[in-house]
Amino acid sequence: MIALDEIDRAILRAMVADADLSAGALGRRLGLSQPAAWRRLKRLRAASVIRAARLDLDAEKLGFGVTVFLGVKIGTKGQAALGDFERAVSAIPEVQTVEHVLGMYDYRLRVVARDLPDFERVLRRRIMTLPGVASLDANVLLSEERRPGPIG
Amino acid sequence: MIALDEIDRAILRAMVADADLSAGALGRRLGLSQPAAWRRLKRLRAASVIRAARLDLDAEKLGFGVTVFLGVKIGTKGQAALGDFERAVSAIPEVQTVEHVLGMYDYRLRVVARDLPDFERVLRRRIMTLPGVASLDANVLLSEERRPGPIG
DNA sequence: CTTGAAAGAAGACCGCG
DNA sequence: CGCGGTCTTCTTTCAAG
Repeated sequence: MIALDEIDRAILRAMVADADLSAGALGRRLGLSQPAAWRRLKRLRAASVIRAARLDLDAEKLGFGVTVFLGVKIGTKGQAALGDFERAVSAIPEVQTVEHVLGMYDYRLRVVARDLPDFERVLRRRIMTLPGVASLDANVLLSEERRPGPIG
Repeated sequence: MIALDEIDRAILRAMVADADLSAGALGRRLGLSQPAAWRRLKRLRAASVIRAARLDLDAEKLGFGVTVFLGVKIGTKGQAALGDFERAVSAIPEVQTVEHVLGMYDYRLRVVARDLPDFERVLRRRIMTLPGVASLDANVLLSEERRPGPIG
């Protein structure tokens, strides 16, 4: 755990809104010099409060027009079964996120495909052959809004 | 729609692996000059194939140790009901993503909270007061893996 | 592709509480 | 010592030749 003061939180708020902000511009906005702002950023990165900068690609423009969320229940819940499932699911390129979850499902997957026929192929040849899958629920993404989320 | 050649896809693959890659380093890796690589990046951004750079923060280090996925079913499904729900849900800071979805649920929400008591507060005072909610399913996040996803 | 000017990154060093 | 400020150097960006 690291101690974050109000300036750190202001930096995070500004950077979440615009990740390409330079250290100089950031400092100008907060009344800090460029090196001071840069040092704070470096410190936040070192403490991995800032994990990384990720590129947000438009899947549709890449030819992947279909996104489906799958809720997966695993049949035999041994430690080995979970490991087997995770290893196998990590080898499927169409799977964007694997969430290990507690509640109605055991795993939630975000899967992309070019279109519905392509999704059927992924489902039948990839997902349904995964080890230990007892049941599947599907939801097709219509639209999505991502919000900054709380900082402090 | 824009036409992407093999070089564009190589650029995207390299950039999703490391979003902080400079145009110069990118060009060196692919056998392009720095301005050539930079122009390609600019073109991909202008076509919004690359939407933006997003900062990946560690919610736990910010004091938000609990992430819950909610599956929401809306009772009265008129056009107005969906708009009302979306507007109201957008005002809750703890909601990180709102996915409008087709299938077993109508919406899927990603919600963060400091701990379980804090989550109960959000659930009772924010989520359960949303207009039109007929039923809720919850799944608590244990761990998560994000993968690059397919490019071409 | 090459050049070149402006901006940003990132280090060394000093001063303050 | 921790933190911010200035100065300095190297790299990167980005437009123009």
